Amino acid sequence: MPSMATQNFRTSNGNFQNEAKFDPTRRQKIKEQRKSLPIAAVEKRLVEEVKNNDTLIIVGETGSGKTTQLPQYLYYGGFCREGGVIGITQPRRVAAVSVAKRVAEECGVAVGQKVGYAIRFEDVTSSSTMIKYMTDGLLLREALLDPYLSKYSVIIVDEAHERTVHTDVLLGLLKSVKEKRSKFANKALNINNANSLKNGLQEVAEHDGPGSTFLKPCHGKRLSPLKLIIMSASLDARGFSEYFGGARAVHIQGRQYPVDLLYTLQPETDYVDAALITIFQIHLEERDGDILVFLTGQEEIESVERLIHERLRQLPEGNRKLLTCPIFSSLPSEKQNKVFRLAPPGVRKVILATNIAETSVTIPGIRYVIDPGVVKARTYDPDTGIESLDIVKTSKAQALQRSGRAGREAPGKCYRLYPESEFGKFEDSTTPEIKRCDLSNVILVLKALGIDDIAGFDFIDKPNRISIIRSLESLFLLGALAEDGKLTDPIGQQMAKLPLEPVFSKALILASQFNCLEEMLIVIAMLSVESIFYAPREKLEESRTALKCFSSPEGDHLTLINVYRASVEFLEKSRLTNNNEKAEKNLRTWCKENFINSRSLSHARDVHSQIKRNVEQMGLKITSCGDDMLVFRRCLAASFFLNAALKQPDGAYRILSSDLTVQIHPSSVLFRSKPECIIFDRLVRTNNSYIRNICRVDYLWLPELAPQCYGLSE
DNA sequence: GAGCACTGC
Repeated sequence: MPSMATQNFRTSNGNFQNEAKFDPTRRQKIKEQRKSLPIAAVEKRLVEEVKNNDTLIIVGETGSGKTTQLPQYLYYGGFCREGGVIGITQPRRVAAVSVAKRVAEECGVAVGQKVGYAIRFEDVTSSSTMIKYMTDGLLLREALLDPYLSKYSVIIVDEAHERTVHTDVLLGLLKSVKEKRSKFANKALNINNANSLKNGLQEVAEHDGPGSTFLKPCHGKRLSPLKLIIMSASLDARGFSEYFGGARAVHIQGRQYPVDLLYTLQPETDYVDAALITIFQIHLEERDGDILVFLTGQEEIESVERLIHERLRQLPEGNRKLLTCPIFSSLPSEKQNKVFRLAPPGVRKVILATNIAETSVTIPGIRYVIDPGVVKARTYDPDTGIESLDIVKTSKAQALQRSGRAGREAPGKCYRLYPESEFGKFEDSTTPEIKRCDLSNVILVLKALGIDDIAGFDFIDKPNRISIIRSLESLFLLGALAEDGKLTDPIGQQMAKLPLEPVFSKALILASQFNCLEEMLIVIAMLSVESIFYAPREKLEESRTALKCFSSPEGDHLTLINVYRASVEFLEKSRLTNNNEKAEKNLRTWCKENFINSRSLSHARDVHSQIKRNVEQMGLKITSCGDDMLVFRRCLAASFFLNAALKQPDGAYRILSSDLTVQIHPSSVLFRSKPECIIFDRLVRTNNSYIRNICRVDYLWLPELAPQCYGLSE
């Protein structure tokens, strides 16, 4: 899929003249570093293993160098000789980008040449790219356009142990693609006539019978067998090996400094208090080195921060050199960056983090880790479809990951705030995400790939049956699936093409008929990103006043449109007198003044331009309803009818489709006015069942606009 | 009158 960022890259970096410049000493240093990696000792053997096995499981410990080195070994081992690309998937964008940059440097080329990366909004590859890092979700999207993934000779699925939904779906898909491609290659070998090559593929498809012919023929393309490598950090390679028919598994040693594990003698009743005591014990008794504390959420982090400051005031002057650095995902980036800055000499940093510090960010200088053994996790009840956030025990794998954070630069210590016997009771690893999320999107993608029997699909872990049925039902009600379970044309096909939740995609398609697609593009972009508003506790009143300037009595959707439009207007005005960079900087200041998270807003602008391009390619008409917000609200009702709710006498709301009783979240602009009938975006259970992003609608619209759900039966 | 861990297209 072409993206805006590709163009940016090519225009700014047109002739690849920014080739990495090396001084000889740096080149020498990189060479030595590469040689000293544990994986370097087994380079030849690994290349042989890949040659001899079509599927290989590699268990590589932290610091083994597998992610950066293996693709290079395979490149020099001849796996790109026939023009095939080596693709490496990562669960996270940052990892794909940073690893690609590192490997390009090691190869002495600019990123985008021989070594490149592709993530959503950013494609830094070219026709000469042979080693391509990407997110697993992006490769899934590529499969929709090229079901055989024919440009790849090798695909490496990295961090497979994390078992994200994308990884799991990809594994199932790759297993099937690999089988088809080797069958095709075998057939092709037996056919001397080049003209028959095309037919060879058809035969494979026919031979497999209708149930498994999900791969559409790709005419005229040469297909070679696909080499598949699954890389995992987990101790348990058996699951992957069994799934791939007893595939060979090899182990590569890591390089980590030793980490001392310390357990409490008794279970702690209050882990926050225990963490505080441990922080001060380390601070006063242990040699220098920063402390990383894993906590469950923003509120907990902020309260621990306050408590540390209180206790510090009681210490003698000389012992107060402790600097707190909070980090969690919704914290604005400029505040996040504080954890990466070096503390003044003699000052110890204590980093208070959510599990963002487990994998997503690596903080230098950590020597002590405090792990209370709990995490806030999303759970999903397939019977009700309710998502909730609960504090649960970590898994063994997670505890291991956390303690490893202490031994990256030097020997370290990890304080586990629970007894050793408790560790034995933890689950080995976290439940795969596919077993605890809504499946609508997964089903839509699989259907678009031609896989109709979802329950029969060869998942490494089968999702819950009720969950599948639930999602099939909602896709049917949205008009994406016909009664026979097949994707509808054009609605289902179009929905599958959009990188959005199915309901959002449906809203865009309907909006083009309601003549309010311009407004809907904005709303869907704003609903697709993390919270737009940022209200720090100490400035709660100010932030409320700021929000009032944008708020609409009709609800949160129209409020979001107001914010988006105000920001665009501000940016355009600023561009008249400033260059682009300065204008963007001014916008960030504007965001701060208005208590808007500028990272979320800029993300929303990216989503907006991507989905705008998508709907244009589909030939949908982008028109505006102007000031006629009635049309727009009717369109919302027609799309979000499954999330319609009626006010109850006590001020609570009853969801019509499920009979659940819920509350309007206090952050909604409709929290006070409480209209009779509303639609909402999402329902999350915390202390209460709260609905968020709410819009006022008319009760009578429902049977009119969603008869499939609210029609009167005769 | 309440707080939302983290990813991804």
